[in-house]
Amino acid sequence: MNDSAPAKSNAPQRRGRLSPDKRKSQILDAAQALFFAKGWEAVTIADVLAEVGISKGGFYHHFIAKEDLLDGVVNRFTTRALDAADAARGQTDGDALAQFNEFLAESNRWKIEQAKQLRFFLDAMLRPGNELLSYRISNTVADATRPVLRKILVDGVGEGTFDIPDVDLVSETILNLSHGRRETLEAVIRTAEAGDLDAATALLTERMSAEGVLIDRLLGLERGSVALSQSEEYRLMLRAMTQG
Amino acid sequence: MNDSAPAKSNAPQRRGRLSPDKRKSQILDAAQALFFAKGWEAVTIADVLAEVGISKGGFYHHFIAKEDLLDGVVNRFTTRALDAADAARGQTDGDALAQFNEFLAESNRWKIEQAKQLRFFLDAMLRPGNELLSYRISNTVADATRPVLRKILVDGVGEGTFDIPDVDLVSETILNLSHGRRETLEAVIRTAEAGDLDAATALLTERMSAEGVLIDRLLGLERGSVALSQSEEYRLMLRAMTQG
DNA sequence: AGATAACATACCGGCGGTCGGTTTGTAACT
DNA sequence: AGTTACAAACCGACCGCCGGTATGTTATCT
Repeated sequence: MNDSAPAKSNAPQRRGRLSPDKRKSQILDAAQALFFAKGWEAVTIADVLAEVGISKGGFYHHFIAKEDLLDGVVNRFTTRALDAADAARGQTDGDALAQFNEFLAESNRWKIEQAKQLRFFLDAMLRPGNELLSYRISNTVADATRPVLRKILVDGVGEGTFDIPDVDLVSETILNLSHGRRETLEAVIRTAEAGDLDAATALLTERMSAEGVLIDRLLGLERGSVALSQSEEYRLMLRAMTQG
Repeated sequence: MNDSAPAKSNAPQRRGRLSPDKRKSQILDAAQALFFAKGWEAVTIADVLAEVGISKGGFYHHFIAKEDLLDGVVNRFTTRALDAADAARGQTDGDALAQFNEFLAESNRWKIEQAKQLRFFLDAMLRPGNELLSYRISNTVADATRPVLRKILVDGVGEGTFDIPDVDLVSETILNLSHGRRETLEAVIRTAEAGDLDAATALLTERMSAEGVLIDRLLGLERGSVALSQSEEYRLMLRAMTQG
């Protein structure tokens, strides 16, 4: 009956069925790659569908909107940073300064491990039209890091190690340093990719040393207390970033 | 010939013709109001057209894309801040600290004048879905202010008034303080609107005092050198904001 | 008068999102 | 084991609308 309708005809193309977790992360993988390559606004759902080899219905079964993709990508990436921060939180031996320096070292270690991925991220964040992605990532990372940093500062004030006028304002300020760091990193990466690893290392070390001195003041410490001018670490990080 | 086509028929509705400047600012007025009310992404070109009472062709005669509206609104608003900053730059009498304090005072004076408009801006910037607008405004204002601030700091170092490890990093850090200030302002405005002007003033003064102390350290000054805890000024500003 | 700026209107391609239906895994029941 | 029942995974056609364009029309200026 009612075969006047354009024949239901061919069966839908089967492309395999996966568990929700697998599919979701598969979709996020594709979305992440596309966002980094083309920018958030320029990527369409159709692009993602084509990349994954899935249909629109399938996609919207797992995500309720395009925005979900952004959240998904951002959260998945920053969750690892959160874990690293939590790991650092565990080590409570030493005074607050030691803890703080350990915190910074852990942060750097994480960056070295993630160097290649981080490089893509930086590229993506500096790409015009990707301001929203950049904004979200910064905020998410800062939100994840803030409590850890804050606790260290509070401990330090309690010990008498630090002399801080306003703990919240100072943590915020330290976190905000990452904003400007991006510009430096851009130049550093370009230099490193041009082959001049020494110059790149010097540039990055200079920036981080300046941050260190600034933080020294914020925490009421003597100049040089905060260990943020680890040339060798940066060299390793840059080598890892530019290789591959 | 070729009158098989559906008769050109009725003449276009004339709705008045304006000079480009008038129309542009008229369109920007409408766009600004809509952006603040609904958020950048939620506002369509059609919304703006309806508000102004103009056609699509008219709109695209003055703006090449929707993005242009964002830039237009942001630039028009921040230009005034730039002008105020330039005015402050003109007064070169007194040492760098005096100049710096004058710079801050000028900034506050501008805020008082623009208080009502600023209030809408803050509302808009805190509105979810308006991250892009917020991001752009912050950047534009910072870009406009940076050179002025930087010059004062350089002068201060030259005079020996300031002791600054890295002028660029310190200016950046001072500029970055505005990010966190938004959250405070949100709370302050709510308190003020609840009728408790005293509490609101106290809250704002506390934040600004903390910023002042922090800047003292950044500039290598004695605590209290930077005049950022002007309760009376803040009270005036808040009164202006909540009135009307 | 004619050139040009300031519009208007119809239209387009494509996007995010929806919907009704179909397939497939799974587990309970016989 | 075989059958059945149900929900989850998935498909693809479709929709409304949005940003943007093409082309025609009127006002203004020289």
